[in-house]
Amino acid sequence: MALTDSPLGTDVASMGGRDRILLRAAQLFLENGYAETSLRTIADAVEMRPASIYHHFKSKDALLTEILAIGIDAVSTAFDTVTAGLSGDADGKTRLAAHVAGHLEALFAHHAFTATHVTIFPFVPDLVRASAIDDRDMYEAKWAALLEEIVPGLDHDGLRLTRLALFGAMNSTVQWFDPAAGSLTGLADALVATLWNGLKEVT
Amino acid sequence: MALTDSPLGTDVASMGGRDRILLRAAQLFLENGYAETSLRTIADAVEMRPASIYHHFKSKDALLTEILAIGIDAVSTAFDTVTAGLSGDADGKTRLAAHVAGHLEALFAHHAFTATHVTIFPFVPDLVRASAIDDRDMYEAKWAALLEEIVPGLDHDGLRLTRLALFGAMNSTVQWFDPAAGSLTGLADALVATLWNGLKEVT
DNA sequence: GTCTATATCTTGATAGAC
DNA sequence: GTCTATCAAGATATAGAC
Repeated sequence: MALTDSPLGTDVASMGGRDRILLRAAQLFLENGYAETSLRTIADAVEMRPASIYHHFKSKDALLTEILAIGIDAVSTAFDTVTAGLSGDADGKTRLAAHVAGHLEALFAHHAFTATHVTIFPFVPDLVRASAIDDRDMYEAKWAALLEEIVPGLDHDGLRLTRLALFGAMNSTVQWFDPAAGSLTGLADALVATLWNGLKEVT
Repeated sequence: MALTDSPLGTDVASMGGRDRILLRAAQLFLENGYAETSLRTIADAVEMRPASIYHHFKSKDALLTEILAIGIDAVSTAFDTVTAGLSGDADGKTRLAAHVAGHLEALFAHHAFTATHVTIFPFVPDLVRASAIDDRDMYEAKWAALLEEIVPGLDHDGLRLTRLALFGAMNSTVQWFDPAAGSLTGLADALVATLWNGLKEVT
C-alpha cells in the first residue's frame, strides 16, 4: 500500500483510474467533508461520469473505507520502521523524538489520506467507522506501550492522558502546518523539546 | 448568551422551543456531522415537524451559524473572566494554568456547542465558516498575546507552533475525556504540569 | 407557534449500450 | 472500462391552514 500524494511519489496526472479516484476523493473529503462531497463532485475531479466510479468501488462507503485504511496503514507502518531503526540502548527522549518525527513524516507524506482519517473519522457512517476501529486501536496500543516504557513515572490515567493529548497535538498539525513553508523535522524537534523539557526552560 | 448543556444549567426538558432546537441540533451535529444530520432528524429529536424549525431559524445554515457562535463565545468569555480574576503579579505558570483550566471548563460546560465548533468547523459551508472566522481569530489572538508574555524565550514560529499544538491537545479532549468519570481540574493540572515541566521530570 | 402538504433539487446507485 | 439514461429516496425549503 504505497499510495502517496507527496511530491516524491507518483504524481496525480500519471495515476491509474483507481488510485486517482482514491486520491482525489480523499482530498475532497478532507476539504469539504464526506457527506458534503457527492459522487458527482468526485467524478468531475477525475474527469469521469459518476457511474464509472462504481466499476472501481462498489459504493461510496467502500471508497471511504479504503481511504481510511490507507491513512492508518501509513502511520502504523512508519511506527514499525522507526522502531526497527532504533538501537537497543536508545534513551527515552531519543525514542520519543524518533517516533514523533516518524508520525509527522507519515502524516504529511500521505497527507490526503492521513488528514482525512484524522479529521472526518468521528463523522463517517457507523459501519465504515467500525471497519477501521481495529487498525486504529492497534496503532494506539503501539504508542501506549512506548510511553509506558519511556515515562515509567506516570500512572495509568496519566499515560492515557499524555498519549491522547500528544495525539491531539500531533494530528492537529495536518490542519495548520504547511511543509512547503517550514521544516517538518524542525516541527518535530520543537514539539519534542516542549514535551520533554517543558516550557519553563525557554521562559 | 448563557445557553448551556451542563447539569448545572437549565436542563433540556424545561427549555423553550428555540434553545431546545439549538441544543439538540448541536448534539446531533457533533455526533454525526452537519451534512449527515437532516432537518427531519433534528425535528424528530425536538418532537416537532421539520417545517416548524423554520419558524425559529431561517435556514439550516443559520442554525449552524448560531451554534458555532455560542461555542466560540463560551471559551472567549471564559478567557476574559480568568484574566480578570488573576492578580497582577501572578507568574507565568500560574497564568497558564488558570487559562488552560478556564478553556477546559468552558469546553465541557457548553460541550455540545464547543465540541461541535471544534470538530466540524473545517467542513461547514464556506459562508458559515466565514461568519465565524473573526470570532475565532479574536480568541486565538488572546492566547497568542498570553503566550508571548509568559514564554518570552520563544520566537514567532515557536510561539505559533506552541499555541496551535496546545489548542490541538486541549480541544481533542472533547473527544476522549469524560467529566463524569474523571476530574476536570485534574485533567487541567496534568496537562499544565507536562507542558510546563516536561515529561523528563516524571521519568 | 405548530401543523399538513408539497415543490424542487440533489443524492447514491443501477441497467445496459459500446 | 467508460459511457448515457434513469430511478427511487431523501434533502432543504415554502405555502398556507389552524
